[in-house]
Amino acid sequence: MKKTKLGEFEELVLLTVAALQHDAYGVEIKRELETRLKEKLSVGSIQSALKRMEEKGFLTSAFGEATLKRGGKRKRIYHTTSHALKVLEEMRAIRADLWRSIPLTASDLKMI
Amino acid sequence: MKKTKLGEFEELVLLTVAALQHDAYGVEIKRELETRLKEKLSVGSIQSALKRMEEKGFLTSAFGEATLKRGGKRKRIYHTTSHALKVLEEMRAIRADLWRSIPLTASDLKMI
DNA sequence: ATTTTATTCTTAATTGCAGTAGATATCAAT
DNA sequence: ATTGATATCTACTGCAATTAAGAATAAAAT
Repeated sequence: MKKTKLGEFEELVLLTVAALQHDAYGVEIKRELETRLKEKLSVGSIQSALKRMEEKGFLTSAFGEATLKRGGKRKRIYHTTSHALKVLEEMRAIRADLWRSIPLTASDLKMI
Repeated sequence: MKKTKLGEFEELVLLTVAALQHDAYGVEIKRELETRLKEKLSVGSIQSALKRMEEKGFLTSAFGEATLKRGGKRKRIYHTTSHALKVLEEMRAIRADLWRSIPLTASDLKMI
């Protein structure tokens, strides 16, 4: 693999940040990903993935504006770097190529 | 992310096994994946991923027939289980949905 | 028959991602 | 002041990912 490597979970978090755009902060990313994966996630796992990816240059972050909402610490809003989008696209292409080269049988298709 | 328990690298190896069909043994998987990823891999990383995935029920294995080639140990041929194909398809669907929900701008597209 | 070369798998040890548990911070409502 | 809701941060543990060296098998060369 690569030096600038992305883990499986990190990739999902990164894609979610890209999808959420300006609303990409820890707790909201957690909600969105829980909906999509249909399973419970811990906030900590998201936060540590975000932190790792910021250190590796996949994300930048800045504190969000104060909201009219009830309370809580200031939101840390994340944003994908162009490098992140490149890497995501590379991985998508590699997987797409692999899928295209898999000769699926009729019985395989039934199982899926 | 507890349910699937399939790592980033494991998924790539698993897809390669599915693509190679009856030729899916360690060294050949290494060659194929090196070509696709355009980077060098160690044999050990492939072998340990294969072993882990067999223990987890994603793969089965059996020794291959003798060949006309020069020498070497007996090949251990791997085969994906139906469970593996299901999990792979689930992951593909989740990523595809995420990609669909990413609003790419013109400048994003240029960078990719 | 012994050595060399080619091919493949195995094991041991290290690094770093994934996930848990709990602490910390902020503000509204009671 | 206490409770409840919203949010981040940190320290820790398990296991996936990777490296590096070694062991096993067998054809080909000598």
